Amino acid sequence: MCGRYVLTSPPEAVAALFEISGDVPNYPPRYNIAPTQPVPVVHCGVDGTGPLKLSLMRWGLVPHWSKGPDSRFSMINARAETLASKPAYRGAFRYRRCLLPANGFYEWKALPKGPRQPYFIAMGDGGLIFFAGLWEHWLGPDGSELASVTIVTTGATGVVREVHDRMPVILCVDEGRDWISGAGGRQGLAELLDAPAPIGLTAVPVSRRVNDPTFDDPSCLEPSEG
DNA sequence: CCAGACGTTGTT
DNA sequence: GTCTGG
DNA sequence: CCAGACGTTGTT
DNA sequence: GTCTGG
Repeated sequence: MCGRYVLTSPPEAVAALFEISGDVPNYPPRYNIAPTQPVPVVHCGVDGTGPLKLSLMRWGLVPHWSKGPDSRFSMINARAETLASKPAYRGAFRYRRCLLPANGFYEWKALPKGPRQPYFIAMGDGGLIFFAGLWEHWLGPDGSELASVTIVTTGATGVVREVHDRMPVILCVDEGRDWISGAGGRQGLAELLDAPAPIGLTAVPVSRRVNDPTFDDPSCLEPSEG
């Protein structure tokens, strides 16, 4: 699964990769992004058309039919295997696919005994990766608005498998464009959800400081004994 | 038909 | 809104 | 994901 | 144990 991640590349770097021209949100380097927080998302319009944008959205998808924006119905992950059949995701899967830029993510490995050991999983060169996501636009009765997002997960492969059995669907820039546009049709989307994780992912055990979401600094990446 | 859920993960 | 369960 | 709360009333 | 907040 994916319940914490890292984004240290600046917004301008993400915008350049997707040739996004308009305003971009200004966020600092993040070492411990947690659910409920605003996160940068690459997306187009609510109806699936229009130019690409980079916007902040709340991590934890609030369905448009939800009575309130509280976290009771706030999904941080969506299973790739069942996206199309789940009522809560059907509309978003059809019209509101998106990408969450990241430089890596954390998974916790269950040990024979004792607390779970966090691992940092990233490209060896620290480069940007993109999680497949879905987003929603929620309108409150009082006119309040909220854009929210969920990360699509799949079965873990490669080095991640040693740590955990689920992981985010990771796309490169070109795959990401196709995911958002739906260029390949239903079949194309299914293939993207099944795409192998990129070559070059590494998994390193890190400090348990990351456990506390109020620690959001490079110390979260300090290697530890596995 | 209406009522009630609508989600994932890990752990026991 | 849409699906499932009764 | 993990951490931390988990409650009400009346009074200041 | 289970829910909420980050």
